[in-house]
Amino acid sequence: MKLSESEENYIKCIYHLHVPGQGVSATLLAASVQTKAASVTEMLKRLSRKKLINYKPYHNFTLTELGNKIALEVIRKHRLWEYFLVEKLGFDWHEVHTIAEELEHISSKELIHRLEAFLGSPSFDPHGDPIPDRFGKMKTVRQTCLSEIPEKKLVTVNAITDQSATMHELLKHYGIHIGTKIKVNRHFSFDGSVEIKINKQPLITLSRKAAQYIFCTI
Amino acid sequence: MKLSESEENYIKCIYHLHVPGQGVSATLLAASVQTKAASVTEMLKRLSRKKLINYKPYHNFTLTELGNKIALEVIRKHRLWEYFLVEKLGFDWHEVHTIAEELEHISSKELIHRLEAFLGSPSFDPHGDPIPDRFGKMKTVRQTCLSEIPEKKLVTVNAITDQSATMHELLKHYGIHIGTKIKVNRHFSFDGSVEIKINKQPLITLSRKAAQYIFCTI
DNA sequence: AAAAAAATTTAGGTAAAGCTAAAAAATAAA
DNA sequence: TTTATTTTTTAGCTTTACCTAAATTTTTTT
Repeated sequence: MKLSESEENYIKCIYHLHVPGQGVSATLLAASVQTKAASVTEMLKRLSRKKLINYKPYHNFTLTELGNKIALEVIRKHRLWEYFLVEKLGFDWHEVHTIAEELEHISSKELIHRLEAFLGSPSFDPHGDPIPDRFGKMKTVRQTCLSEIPEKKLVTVNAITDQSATMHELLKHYGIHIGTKIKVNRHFSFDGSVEIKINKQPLITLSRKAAQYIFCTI
Repeated sequence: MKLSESEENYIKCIYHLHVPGQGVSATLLAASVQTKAASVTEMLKRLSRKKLINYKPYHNFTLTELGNKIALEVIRKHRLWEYFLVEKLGFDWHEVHTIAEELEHISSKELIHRLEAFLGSPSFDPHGDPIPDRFGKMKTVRQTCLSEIPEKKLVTVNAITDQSATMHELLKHYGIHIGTKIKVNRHFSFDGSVEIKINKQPLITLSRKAAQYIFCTI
């Protein structure tokens, strides 16, 4: 089935907004695709007609099996392109999202298949999000946010869930990126800050706010 | 100025169809963008309003300076992506055109700038067509088609102007591609066929039809 | 449980990009 | 130079994807 760019975007957003057991509300989706609720309603009817969502007027909705599959295909393309932009073209990871939003709609299956091979079939994108394989399967990594890692543990940064330029600035300053090995020295319960050590560098302290967005594997 | 994919396609086609002194006719353009003459008229009015073409109803039209600049930007993107698809992803050159038709509309300037650098700023795409640089400048190579190369001359294949799968099959069979060095041994005026030699391989004969599409530099 | 608030849908409208059929202008032929 | 043919434009319609404003339904509050 050939979908429009718009349809693909709605599907993708529904996937991201979905809360198990509750589905997705129209208002949330409207904000997410940057449009008005009335426009969402129209699109919902279309997506429903195409059997991509389960929809009953005035109620929350969910993706069908087919809708889910398509969402994963778009997300797969998005993340592979992000990986390409960072690893091959040298973009910073906070710059690539917007460009990947365009590239994710290029339709050729063969292209994405070859791109994946060219990149060495990565399992995670530069933000640490898992890249679905061609069957829609993703690696699930049990990752914990830095403020919840026990003291004295050595961990590896695996994902950073805030993509703002300001967060990027902070991480760059401390030399923290995907793959960085961090030893958690101490937690201060007063303000939730964490004292950490990277390699042989002097100890540094991260605020609770920053630590919350840094996910690691043990 | 942000143009739609459709507008960019029209501009690109006008560029390709343009004949110096005569401009472009609506019927030709309609065939080229795969639409009807009536739809072309509407688009011409829009492009004229945006100062991208010089248009007077019922007459042929031409690109303005600005229109020309935009055409070259689209062509630049198209050819750089084709180069990427062939050189990095390993596509055959006759498969890449359709995919590049989609990729050429990705808008990020930074992306295309980095892509160019990543590819090593190539001057010609896999079909041998010149790639405009970021100022719209293209290398002009005096190239001659194989059936017009004098006997005993050693030349280098520089462009192949037929992109069909059948032509591709033929060239693959003989091991002819961009960059191949060919020595023209003899022309047969009876049927226009050419006897050639590639490296130390045995002599082979190409039909006039094939030779016509193979362009070389001396 | 009725009233108020919030969420969702309907109704009616716009712009882009296409279509067919008919009218008008330009070009070619007699 | 008329007439015929071809080319181009206009008129009127369709679909996608948005919009605002008003009506409806659901949810929350009193």
